[in-house]
Amino acid sequence: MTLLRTQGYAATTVDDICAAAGVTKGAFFHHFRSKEDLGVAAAVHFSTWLEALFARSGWRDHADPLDRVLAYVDFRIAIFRGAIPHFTCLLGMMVQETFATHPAIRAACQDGITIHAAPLCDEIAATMQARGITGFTAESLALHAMAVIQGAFVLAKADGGPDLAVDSLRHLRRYVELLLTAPQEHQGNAA
Amino acid sequence: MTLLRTQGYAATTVDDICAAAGVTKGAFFHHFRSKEDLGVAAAVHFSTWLEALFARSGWRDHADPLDRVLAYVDFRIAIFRGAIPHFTCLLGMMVQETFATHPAIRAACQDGITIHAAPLCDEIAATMQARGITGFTAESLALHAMAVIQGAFVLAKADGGPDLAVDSLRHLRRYVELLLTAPQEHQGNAA
DNA sequence: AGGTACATACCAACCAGTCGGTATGCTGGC
DNA sequence: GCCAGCATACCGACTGGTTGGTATGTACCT
Repeated sequence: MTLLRTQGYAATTVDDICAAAGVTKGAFFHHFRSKEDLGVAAAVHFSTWLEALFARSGWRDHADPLDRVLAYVDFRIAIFRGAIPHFTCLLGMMVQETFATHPAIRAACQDGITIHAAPLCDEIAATMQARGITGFTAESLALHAMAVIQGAFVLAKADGGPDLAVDSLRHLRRYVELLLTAPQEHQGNAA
Repeated sequence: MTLLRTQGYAATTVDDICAAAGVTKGAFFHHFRSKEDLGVAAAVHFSTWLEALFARSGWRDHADPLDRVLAYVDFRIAIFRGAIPHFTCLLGMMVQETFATHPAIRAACQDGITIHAAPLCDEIAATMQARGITGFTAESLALHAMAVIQGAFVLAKADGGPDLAVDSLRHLRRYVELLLTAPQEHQGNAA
């Protein structure tokens, strides 16, 4: 996972993976039909690892659904620490490389992102219903959060550090707060 | 450029590029010292191409600086048409693959993004000054816009189409409008 | 004459994937 | 308790094709 997040899918060779994992090529191809098969498995594995990480964080342990949404963003911000390959997203990285050439990997990455966004979407929907907020869908806001997060990773990689990315997530936090606490007049057309 | 945006840097071979360009390998290595050199040149070329595209769009042809900022976002939204490799960003894609392994390409991508954000940053600053808005920096908002745009490209690639990406940009538009037309009480701590 | 702009032929390293072989463990018959 | 029969897990040398890059030659312009 670290190897793929550092070099990307295409630049990571099967030999690299075997050396890092301390296994032989025979063992690799015994467990994976092809390199693409490993890509799919890596996406699935990353997805489940991510869910476990967020479950442990306890971002949903708040009475008010709005607090849960904000806690999600806060936890996201808190994660931006250490080396870049350690906090960036394998799904967003791999899907950029493979969307046109490896449909199976693309689909696995899409699934991972969708699954990850689902609970956030639920909390946003709960907040909207509790406060009678309309004008946009909970799903579009949850996916917008995913976009900001993925974009923040790109900025961090371009800049060589997490500072710009964190600033961007703070803007996301402010937007969510504005939207979900705003009086009704703020709503535009649906997004 | 299309080749790199479709397959990525690592998966695109020099032979691929030569075939697409209709030149021989000798000609290629006459003009570029290495493949990495081409990567840098591609980033620079994309950057200048992008500036020309936005200059032509006339997004700055508005009296009010806020209208200019919104026109920028609107033009961004309008661009999401056609095949994915045609509207996505080479800089964001390449920097993800090369940030750890090809410092020269990473730097070229960073430059391109910074240069592109500069005029938007100026217009945001002008809006903030004209309306006395404080509480965040123009630079952080401009870079947040870059993050949303890059993230939108990731979503488009994962989803196989531009719809989610456009929704996300509409959220960005709403945020910019909220921030830059809001009464002063909305400001939090600096981002 | 000499430099620029190519073309052609070529190379060593590397790539994903294969293949014959081995070590180990499980299952059922006796 | 023991062994045959078989499946799973794994090894590592090998292969055919590909890779970025080079060496050498040549057409053309000044």
